[in-house]
Amino acid sequence: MSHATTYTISDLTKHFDLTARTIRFYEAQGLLSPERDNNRRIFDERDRVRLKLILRAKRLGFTLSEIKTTMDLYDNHPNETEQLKYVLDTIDAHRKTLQQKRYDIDNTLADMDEMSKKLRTQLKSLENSI
Amino acid sequence: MSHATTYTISDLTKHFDLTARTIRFYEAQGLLSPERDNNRRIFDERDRVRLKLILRAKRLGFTLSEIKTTMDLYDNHPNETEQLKYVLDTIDAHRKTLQQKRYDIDNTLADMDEMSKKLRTQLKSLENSI
DNA sequence: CATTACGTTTACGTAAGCGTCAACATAAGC
DNA sequence: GCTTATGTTGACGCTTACGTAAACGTAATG
Repeated sequence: MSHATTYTISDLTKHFDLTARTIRFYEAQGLLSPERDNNRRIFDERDRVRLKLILRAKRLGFTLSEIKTTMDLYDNHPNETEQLKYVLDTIDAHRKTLQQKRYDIDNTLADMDEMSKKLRTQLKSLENSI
Repeated sequence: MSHATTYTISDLTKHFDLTARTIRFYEAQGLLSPERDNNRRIFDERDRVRLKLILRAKRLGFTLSEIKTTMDLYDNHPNETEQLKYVLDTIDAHRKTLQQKRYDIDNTLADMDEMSKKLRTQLKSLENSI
């Protein structure tokens, strides 16, 4: 009954539009740990989800080693009070980083809107003066 | 009447908390172009604003060369229809990138909230079982 | 059975973004 | 006039995240 969907390396390269080199590199960095079928990598659903999270975190500007640290933290949520508090603090720090980024994005979008407006006005007056 | 505020390189390093090496590197990449007072760099308000924008864009994950391209584009807003349209398209592409990032941030924050909740629940049950 | 297709490891190369000397010039303060 | 602070231009070093090529194994396909 173990309805286990698996993926080859090329399945994943197609699905996420990246190269096999990249996936192997992520494994070498300890971010993925696929099974082997006689030397060939076999990825499962968990690997796919991790890869998705890796790519999202990368888009947000985190380095691979930061991503690894965070994932290890999330994976090994331990049962000791001190450790739990540490994880919660780490999450909170990340949250603040992300909120700063959202703030930066909003400001940049506002700048771009202003620029757009100006340019569109210019464009109109150019088109009217034909 | 030219009430021109100027800054030395160390003024800026203090204000933005970066090293002089970094500022010189940005100049070498064409991102800044301060005046000289007998070989010494003199920055004005425009330089300061540009530096602020550079740092913001960097926090958002843009490379220096992308930042340069964008700034050059914004600086030289030309008076020809085709060029104006090109700039508007570029801005629109950037806008989409930023919106994707905001989407990523929101998803990550949601994941972190979920994780936080779980951990806080665990923490409580640990503290109650003392 | 020869040819693709897909996979593997090893290893060197590269661009970005500075850090870190070195070796020197200039300016200000005592 | 000497010291201290601040500035300058090289030039080499380092890390991250892969690209790229070599040299090879295995599997499927006509």
